[in-house]
Amino acid sequence: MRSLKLYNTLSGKKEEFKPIAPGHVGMYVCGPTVYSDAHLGNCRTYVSFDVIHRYFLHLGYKVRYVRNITDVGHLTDDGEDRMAKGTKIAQLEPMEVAQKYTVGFHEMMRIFNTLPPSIEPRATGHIPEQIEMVEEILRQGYAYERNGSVYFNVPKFAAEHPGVYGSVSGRVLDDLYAETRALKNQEEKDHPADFAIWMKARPQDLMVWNSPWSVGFPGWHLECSAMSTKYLGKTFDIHGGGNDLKFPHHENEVAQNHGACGCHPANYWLHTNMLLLNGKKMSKSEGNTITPHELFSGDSPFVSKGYSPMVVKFFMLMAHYRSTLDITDEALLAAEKGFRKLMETNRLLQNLPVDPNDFDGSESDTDRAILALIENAYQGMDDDFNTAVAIAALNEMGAYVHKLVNQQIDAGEIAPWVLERLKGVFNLFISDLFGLQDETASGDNNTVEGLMELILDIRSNARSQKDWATSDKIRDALAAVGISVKDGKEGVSWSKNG
RNA sequence: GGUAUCGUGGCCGAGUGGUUAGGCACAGGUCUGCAAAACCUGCUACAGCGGUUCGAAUCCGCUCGAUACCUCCA
Repeated sequence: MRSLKLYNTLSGKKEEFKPIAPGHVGMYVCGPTVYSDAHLGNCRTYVSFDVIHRYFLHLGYKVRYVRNITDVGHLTDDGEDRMAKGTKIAQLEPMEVAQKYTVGFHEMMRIFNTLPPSIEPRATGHIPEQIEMVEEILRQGYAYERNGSVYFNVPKFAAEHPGVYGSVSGRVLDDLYAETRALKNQEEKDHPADFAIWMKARPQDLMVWNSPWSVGFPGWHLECSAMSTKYLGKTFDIHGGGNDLKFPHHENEVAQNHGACGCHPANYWLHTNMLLLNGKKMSKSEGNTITPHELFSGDSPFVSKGYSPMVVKFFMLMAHYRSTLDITDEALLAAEKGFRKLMETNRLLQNLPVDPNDFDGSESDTDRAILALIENAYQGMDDDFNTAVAIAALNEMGAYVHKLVNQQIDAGEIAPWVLERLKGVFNLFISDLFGLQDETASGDNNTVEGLMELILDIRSNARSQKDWATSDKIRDALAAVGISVKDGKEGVSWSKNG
């Protein structure tokens, strides 16, 4: 098994990955809150962890990938028309909202061609586990009850576990203590840094459960602690999520796990960076936002045209997951061209015949160069899942593919096994690791292939008679429907432009 | 205000104490009936100022700038 390095937020360094159980990976990623449409930032995070998931699978690990659905605690009754409608059926059920956006989220994950997680637990399906955890934290003495709500006692916990609180976010406790911002619902808490692990419901709260303390709902951070423990154990390998969850979510999660079982929940914490739009974080209130669908359709002032999901995904993979990534029209345009070219290269490569008789039997510079590039691609992935480096290596391999196709390199110069390996590696990275799909491939291949063969045959006859008028007419007409014809040395080829 | 991360060429974006990232764009060339595609060559870098070092874009300090977080946002 290859040695893999990943950047651990806890240490602030790249560390070699050592699984708790040999051959197994337990990974928990904070999933979306399903009270509105998935936005692009979510997509980037889950695309990043999908590649991580896929790379572990490729390395031969058995992976249990848990990604939750947060479907509790966000919907309140605004007291207006919903109440006025009176009947139960006319009111919007919280679960109805959660269901709608859960379906939408799954659809988006499908569009981006990500593999489903092994387990996708819902917060509402794990209320008993969360209540048990609150009880355990109370029993350990790290929480207190106030008027039906239960709060985690941060100062006490921090004093008894030096170096734990703040280990994820890098936050200094003194700064938290000095926090002066006016916050709502502070009066019940002993300390501003304390946070709720059980909230007593207010009249307008719609999703509520019975508990030993009150009718209420669990604190936001608790679900992840409870569900990761349930499905991955008290300590597991990897915990992931967006950068913006470091504090307070992950910090408090760690505190809860410690508070309940005295141990750190995960050995490695991975955080993906933010997606920016024209240099700024996307924000609905400031109008600086674009939805995935707007991006796909081009129906947005921020883009000149639509970009397909695979182009968007490729664009994401061109950057490292820990870097901020700025969406601009120009950058997307560049990604689109690069993506199309890589897909075309792969198509040419997979159609290249491997003929052992061509081989001159000696290892050539070409062989060595290709093998080195393959190693570069792997090393990129081994180095904290650096997809940008891997894509760069693929692009360089692509130059050799074209040279072979153009016969600028003699077929005898490349060993059959190297060519086979190149084919395999291209497919592996593009399909299996990155989950990129060639969108120009028609689902109705037989018909289209047959028609194209006929048309190009007629054109080729015309060309052999130097009937350029007919030849160009065919080429122009095909171009008009988005098919480009390329006259190469090895005959004619064609491709569809997205 | 506090904390963290970052500042790479026309654009996007890797990386790193001494060796080509890559993509897009641009210019020239090869190929082609003409194109397109492809291939070759070229092109503009490491925010600023100091310091460490034989050597720094890479380490350290300061300045400036950007982004994010600071109680339910991936």
